[in-house]
Amino acid sequence: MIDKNKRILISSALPYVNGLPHLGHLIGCLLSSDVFARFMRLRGFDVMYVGGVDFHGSPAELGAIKEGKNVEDYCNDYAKKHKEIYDGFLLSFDCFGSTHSKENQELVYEAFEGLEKNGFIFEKTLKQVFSKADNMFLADRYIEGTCPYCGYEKARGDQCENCTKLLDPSDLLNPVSAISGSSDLEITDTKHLFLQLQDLQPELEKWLKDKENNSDNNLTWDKQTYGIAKKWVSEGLKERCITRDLKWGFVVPRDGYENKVFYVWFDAPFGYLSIVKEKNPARFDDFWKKPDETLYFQFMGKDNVPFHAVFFPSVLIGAGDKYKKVDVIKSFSFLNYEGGKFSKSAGRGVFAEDALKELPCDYWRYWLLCNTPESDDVNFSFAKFASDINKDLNDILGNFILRVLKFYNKKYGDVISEIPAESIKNVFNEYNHIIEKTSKLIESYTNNFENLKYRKAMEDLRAIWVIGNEFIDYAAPWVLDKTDSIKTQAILIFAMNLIRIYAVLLSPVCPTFAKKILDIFGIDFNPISNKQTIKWVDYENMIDEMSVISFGQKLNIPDSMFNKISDEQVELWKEKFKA
RNA sequence: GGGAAUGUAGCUCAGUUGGUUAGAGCAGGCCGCUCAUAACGGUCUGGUCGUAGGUUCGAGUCCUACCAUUCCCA
Repeated sequence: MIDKNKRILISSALPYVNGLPHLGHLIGCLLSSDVFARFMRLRGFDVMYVGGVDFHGSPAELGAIKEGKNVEDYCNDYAKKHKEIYDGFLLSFDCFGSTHSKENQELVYEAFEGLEKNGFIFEKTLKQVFSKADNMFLADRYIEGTCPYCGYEKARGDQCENCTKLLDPSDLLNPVSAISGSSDLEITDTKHLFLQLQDLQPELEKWLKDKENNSDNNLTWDKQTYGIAKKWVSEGLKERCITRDLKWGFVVPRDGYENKVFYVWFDAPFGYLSIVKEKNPARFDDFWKKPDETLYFQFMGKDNVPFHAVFFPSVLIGAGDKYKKVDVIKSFSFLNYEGGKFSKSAGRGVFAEDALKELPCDYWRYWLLCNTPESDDVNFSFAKFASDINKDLNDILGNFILRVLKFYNKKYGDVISEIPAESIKNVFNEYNHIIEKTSKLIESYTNNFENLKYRKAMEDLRAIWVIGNEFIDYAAPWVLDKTDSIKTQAILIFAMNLIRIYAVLLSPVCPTFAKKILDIFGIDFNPISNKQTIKWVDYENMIDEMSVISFGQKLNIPDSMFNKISDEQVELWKEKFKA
């Protein structure tokens, strides 16, 4: 169990500014982190959930040129789109920003100075291709030409896509700029700064050691994440370039580097710190400067692990080790789309903005959480999506809620009538096993959630819902009603208390669905606010938890809970999103 | 080419430190129920655990090689 006194810092990997997310990105860092943040808030933790957008790097600069825009405007426009999508998916960031801020620049400069002072920075001259027509140095992959091995004419300067051979730009025959098509290229010497990662390796290894098998099991990294980190270390860290010949970014504060900026991998992770510093400066020190009082969880796709597990911690250590380093990295595999990959350019796949046009976000949130790619890549298919939504949400949960409430309403009206307290107590005794079973599963659900085992947690949740149907089938109020109306009511009140608990348990995953259920009982819950009006279920005190809904309670019974997805709809979607 | 991860029922996945007849959900068969969006509950069927070797009294679980998929690096 996580120490109740710790503050909880959570960050979701910062997506690249001109890459709008698809369903895989959503589950791979955004949703998974949001759900965890919501869960921890409900349990009473002091949570700081950070998100944002990564502005720097050459794709943004080139994208802006292509659209004839100023780079900063271009980034801000995209950032706005990101934010709209995240709001649409109800991501509950406490702080949201970008890597392009004065706060971030300060932190990056401070780290750079620290690294330099501690002797981890050195200069090296490289040969790089300069394009006069574009007036910029070109990254290897922005140079195209004929592959000297296979003759493919569109080979890139780093690799030939046709024969997969690795290339150096100077290998290419007839090289041209991929940006302007200009062949007026020249190879020039250019100086760059490098980080001596190898010198930081001993300290990094010391830090990494307890991540494989922490005495506190909650803090042990999963196999894949630790494996990736270990692989880098066991191969031996190498020097890594931290500067680039670009205009867009933080200018390197050093004589002779006026035309160079820091490499995006170097400045982007400082965004996690700077976004808090910018948006909520009063809490910056609490979360970032008191490592023993805070637990820090990072969420990301598996491709992002080396930066978070190896490079960034090394940078922090080398710069003087002044800030909180990550405790748990939760990394995710990828979501595939109907057997292939998501592809924006080919229009294949459901992108976040499209998803929201088709269904409210909680349907997507639910499915993605149930099918989180935790150990291996996972395939999204509309057929599976529809089947999971229909079975779990409609048939198991939604149906349970409606059969209880509609039956009560039909027989006894829409306000819970008072019955002898004795009858309630009797039902508690008779169905104590239902309470105990539910309590055990909630404990398991809570632990799995805390350990970030999402698939297992969702299995628990589903199993908890099944108990409700099991109970009502066995108790059969529609039969009992003919002989014992008082007991029937007691049973239905018991079931309504289960429903309330189900809503609380569902709320981190599907906030609007939880609200819809809690609205039945007039319980105040705001899916958007980070201020909690409800609490997590105390599974050790089930009698109280099962006594919340009681006499005099007005019931606002909806006609339906969730919508089913028809086979026809599945076919339409497959067509529309090129499955 | 090197490394990391994954490969378990038709589908989606669990399988803790190696130990009795390999688990769950979905799909399919059957029984029960009729309060509920024909929704629920129970039950059954279904796997030579990627392939080939090896260690062991005993391996899905450890070792070796190979194959396939994914990611990272070169």
